[in-house]
Order: sequence, then structure tokens, then C-alpha cells
Amino acid sequence: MKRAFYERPVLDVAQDLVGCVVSRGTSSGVIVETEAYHQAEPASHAFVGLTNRTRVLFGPPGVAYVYRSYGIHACLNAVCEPEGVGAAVLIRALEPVEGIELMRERRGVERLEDLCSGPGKLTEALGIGLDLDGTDLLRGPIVITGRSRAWSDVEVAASKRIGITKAADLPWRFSALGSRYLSRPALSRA
DNA sequence: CATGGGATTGACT
DNA sequence: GTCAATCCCATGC
Repeated sequence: MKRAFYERPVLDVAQDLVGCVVSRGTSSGVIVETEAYHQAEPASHAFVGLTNRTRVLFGPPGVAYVYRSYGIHACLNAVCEPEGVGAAVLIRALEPVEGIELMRERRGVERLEDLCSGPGKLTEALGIGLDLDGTDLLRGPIVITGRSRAWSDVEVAASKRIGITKAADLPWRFSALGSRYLSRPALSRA
């Protein structure tokens, strides 16, 4: 993936990342669920402006923003839009591809559908911690590559973001239609 | 310096 | 369905 891919409106990047591959060491998976966050909208960590915590969000695109959630889990984002704009795509779920046995060991569960079906789960499965905050997604250790042939025509569904209390109605969650590896089903009942 | 609130998960009623 | 775990960080005194 080139730097310019991330240097675009965060909503475009969030949709285009579905079907792409996240690799970390010998483990990898296809992105099946993302969410977009932008500084202009209060659910985003960048909404508060430039602070020590949000420094990476306002930096160059194509960089990993990893934060601790609820004191327990790490969550992985890809920083988007030009430097100076605070925006990122949260990677919410993967379909496991490589290094599945290692994922099972790290997660302590067996079912494929339980390995990476949530933002905190996939970071545990891939061994991604806060130490990788600010690392370059073009150079690694976390690398994102484009859709393979099999995923080139993936259909992407939009729905409301999960687990937030502010700006909860924005349809900024994107998922691979029909995937069994989502954190939650794509279509929420109205 | 003290406090409150999460971009979650898993266990339990 | 409810709820606790656990810690970083932004905010306010």
C-alpha cells in the first residue's frame, strides 16, 4: 500500500481497506470490518485536538495508531488524511489467513471465528501492543497490503459504529458483506 | 494531584 | 440481558 492511499478522506480509506491484508510477523488476516474516525466528530480521540495522546493521529498518514482500551486491550488504527488532520481507520475484525496456530496460542481459544472478530481480539492474535504505536505501516513491523484477486470485488456494507456514545448515528462502520468473522453482524435492526 | 470515563471483552444471571 | 476488570490520559481543582 502506498502512502497516498492513506492520504485521502478517511471514509474512502475505511471502505477501501476492507479486503486488504494486515501482516505482523508470521501472522496475517484479511480486513473484514473497519470504522472511520475524524477530528471534526466527537467520538474521535482527535476531537480534543493535539495532545500527547493524539500526536500520532495528527501526524503523517500510513502510520499505526495503537491505544489502550478500557485499560485492557490494544486497538489498531491506520492514520489517514494529510499531516495536520486528525483522522484514522479503526481495524475492527480480520479473517485469519496465516499463522493461525500462533493466533490460537496467543488468544487461548480454538474457533477461527473467535480469533480476530473484534478490535481487541485481533491485536492480541497478532501480538500487537502499545509499543507499535507510531510505527510505519509501509515499513513494518505491521504491514498492510492490497486486496488479492479473490477479494477484489468484495461488497462493503455501511452501518453505525459500535461501542460509542457520541456521534453514534453516523454510518461510518464498514464490513465485508456476509463475512463470518465480523465483531457483530453488518445489519443492525432499526 | 485527584478524578472520571472509555473506539472492549468475557463471564455470569 | 448485566457487569467488572484495569489503566491511560485529559481535565479540573
